[in-house]
Amino acid sequence: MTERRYDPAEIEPKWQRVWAQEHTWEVSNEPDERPKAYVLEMLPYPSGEPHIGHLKTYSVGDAVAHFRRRNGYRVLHPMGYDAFGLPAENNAIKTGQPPREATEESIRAFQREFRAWGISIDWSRELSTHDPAYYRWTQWIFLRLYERGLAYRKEAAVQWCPVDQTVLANEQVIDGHCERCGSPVEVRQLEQWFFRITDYADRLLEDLAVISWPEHVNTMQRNWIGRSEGAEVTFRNDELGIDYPVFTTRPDTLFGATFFVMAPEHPDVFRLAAGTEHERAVHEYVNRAVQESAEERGDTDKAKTGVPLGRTVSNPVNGERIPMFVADYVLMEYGTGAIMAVPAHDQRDFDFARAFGLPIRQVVVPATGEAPPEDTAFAGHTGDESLVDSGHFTGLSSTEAKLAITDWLDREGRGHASVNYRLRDWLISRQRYWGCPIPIVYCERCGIVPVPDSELPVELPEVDDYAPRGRSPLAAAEDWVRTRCPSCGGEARRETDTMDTFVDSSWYFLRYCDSHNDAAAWDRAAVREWMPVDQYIGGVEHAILHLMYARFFVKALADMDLLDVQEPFARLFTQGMITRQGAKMSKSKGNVVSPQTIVERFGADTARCYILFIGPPDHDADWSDSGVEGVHRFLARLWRLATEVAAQSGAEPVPDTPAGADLELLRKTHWAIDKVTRDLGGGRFAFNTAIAAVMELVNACYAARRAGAGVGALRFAIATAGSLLFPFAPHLGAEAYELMTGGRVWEQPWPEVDEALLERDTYELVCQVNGRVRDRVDAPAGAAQEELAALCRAAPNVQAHVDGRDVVKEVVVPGRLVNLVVR
RNA sequence: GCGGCGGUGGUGGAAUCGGUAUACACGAUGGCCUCAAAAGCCAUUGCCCGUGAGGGCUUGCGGGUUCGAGUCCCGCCCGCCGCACCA
Repeated sequence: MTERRYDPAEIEPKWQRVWAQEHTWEVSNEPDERPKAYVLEMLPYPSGEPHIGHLKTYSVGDAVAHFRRRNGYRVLHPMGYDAFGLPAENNAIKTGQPPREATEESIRAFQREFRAWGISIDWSRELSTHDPAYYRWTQWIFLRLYERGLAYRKEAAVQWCPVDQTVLANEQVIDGHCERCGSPVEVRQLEQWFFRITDYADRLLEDLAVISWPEHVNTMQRNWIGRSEGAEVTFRNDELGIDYPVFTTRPDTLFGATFFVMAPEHPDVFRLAAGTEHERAVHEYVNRAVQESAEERGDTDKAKTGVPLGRTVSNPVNGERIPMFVADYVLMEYGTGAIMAVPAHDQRDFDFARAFGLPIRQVVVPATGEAPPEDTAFAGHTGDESLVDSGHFTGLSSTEAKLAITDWLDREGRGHASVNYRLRDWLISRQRYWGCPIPIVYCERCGIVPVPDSELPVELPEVDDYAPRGRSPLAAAEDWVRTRCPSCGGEARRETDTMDTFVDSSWYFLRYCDSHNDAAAWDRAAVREWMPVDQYIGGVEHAILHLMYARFFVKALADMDLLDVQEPFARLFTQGMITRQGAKMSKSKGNVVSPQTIVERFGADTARCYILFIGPPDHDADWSDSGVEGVHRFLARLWRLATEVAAQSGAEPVPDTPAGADLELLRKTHWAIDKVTRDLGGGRFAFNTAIAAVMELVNACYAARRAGAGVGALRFAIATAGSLLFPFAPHLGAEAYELMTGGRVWEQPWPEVDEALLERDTYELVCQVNGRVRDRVDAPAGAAQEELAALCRAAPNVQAHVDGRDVVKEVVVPGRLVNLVVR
């Protein structure tokens, strides 16, 4: 007799065929009595084959989706591809393979793998962002934003890679260098398209309170928005009669301003210096500063540099004339591009004042009245300090003075309360081929003209040459570029830049609700039915950009009365990275584990379970080959148990009044139901402990069998193990359940706990003396406190430790312990 | 510098409400099965003392609250992540 072995290559395709043939995971938009649940993992970027991170994301999401379904929810769990983007284009430049071809090849690999992994996807809603049927609506949304003034074109300083001949997104610039080729980036002035996300800064900040996201992601979003409250204060240059507003968060230190600094890019710098003795020096300084790389410029350790402008401005609170400088530590992009410098209360101003021998005047002192040492005066601002040498504001607390001085400025017309943000408008233009074309034409007569909705999509033309030449490769497709003006019918030229791929992924979750609609981006009722996403799952690397942009889109679309939600993702889960030998997996390090190899060798169930068992899914975890084998052994143990018990005589029922090994096993089974249910319920992601509980149950089955448990109890325990394991190992879960019951586990409701079986007649009472465990005794379940205390006092080792001393206190925690306090 | 998260056996980790610290797994050691190997099964496994019963110690460090602290409070140390010349 040849013994059969656990063979996932046989079991897994069998169940995958059933699910595919029966379209098991498809869900209709028609509401029924069940509540809805929209479970979504971030869509993959199809480049090459799926990697281990994908396996983790979709294993987590699938567990959530399955658990929800079996708890009575109607679950939307779709899939798509974020298909446009730079890697496919780079590959095209290198190999000549058109981006569409490479991308679609990769999409096929993802489709194949998702099926091989057994992920429960509603394939009927599949989409890809490079499909004209999809990006037609990306363009449509662009036009809606344009109509509302939320998409606009302006000249701006952008990051330019001189080697790759293209503009780079901020996120592609690492420490002032091009992420791709490593060369230092330059700043160029170019006309670009922007989305006015800054209009939404406050709402994006405030609404973080209404969504349930991990605190660190909220923090990152808050930092990124960077809201600062303060005041705008106007300083006047009397010689030229020009007012210069500055932003400050410390209006209370206004009397301490001893000089004034402008950014090198400030448009008035040359005009101010003109005709002064410093004119030449200013030109030299500004030219040098603007050529500096972002890296050099941004170095906080760098000594402060700058030159005088030879002019002064007067301080609105006291009329004092203070000298003006130009210095590169002031940034044009933030505030007004000019600052009042208060060296006593700002580290940077302090450093500059020291370097240039400028006066340092302390105007705020700690409430104790004692002045701290000069070089720490600016540290530790709490609002409790009080003002000195500040005219009639002297004596006010710092917090009071902020308000009082701002009020005074307002009344005098010299300033007002103001808020500044770090957040910048979203630059969406890319001088690249493989992206969504911007639906705009330029007409000499009419200027910027939007392509009418009826002419969408503006399809991406085929080109031969994808190499960047300092302009979008699309510019070479002359036939495509030349068009007629939709407004006057005259000659016009198309916009040749494409959109940032983050635009594509900022609304895909809406399209899933109604992905084949060719009359509209979505049907409002369908979106109302499913949105918001109840559980969103993905990597932390998208904590800022993608998640901020998607929130912005939803808010903007809601403002246009196209949506009924304010936030796209009600709950967010960010999974940790899988590393190997402590390092991020990468081809160059040669430490890559391919999910394909693991699935081939051990099966998808092992791969998925291992990834969920390795540790809390939000933490990084290091891959271990022996850990995988351990999980595989566990699954094989369950399979072997199920087949062996299935071979035993037929329909023995679960005993009505179980005893002995049967009772022990049923108790363990209900303990496992309870444990797994609590580990997955209430939005918990404790897959590792849930799987551990099923392991304990399987171990208990083996022990019960040795102890003579009956087939009825064993069948129930094994079927339950399969049922509880199903969200993590769907194939084996279904197989074990079918072997035991003949039924389909996914059609069964989630198992229910029999509370009566969680309770025991007796339990182990812990006996402590002075808080230390000295003995354990059996105690009856319902015993009164007095009885428990007596049991504890009677325990032999307790008596040894009490040793005739006085028991001054007895702490009784029924169901757990008794603690005797002796002296 | 600002903000966030974390530190538990040889390893990954567990402890959900202040109540038996180290579940589950990996690794290791011993044994069974076998001609042998693989696979499987059984047992032991935080550290120290002890033949044993048992005792002592242990959740980064130092204090505190409590009958009782991995968990709460105060002060440190270390690590990771985000932001950062943002006025």
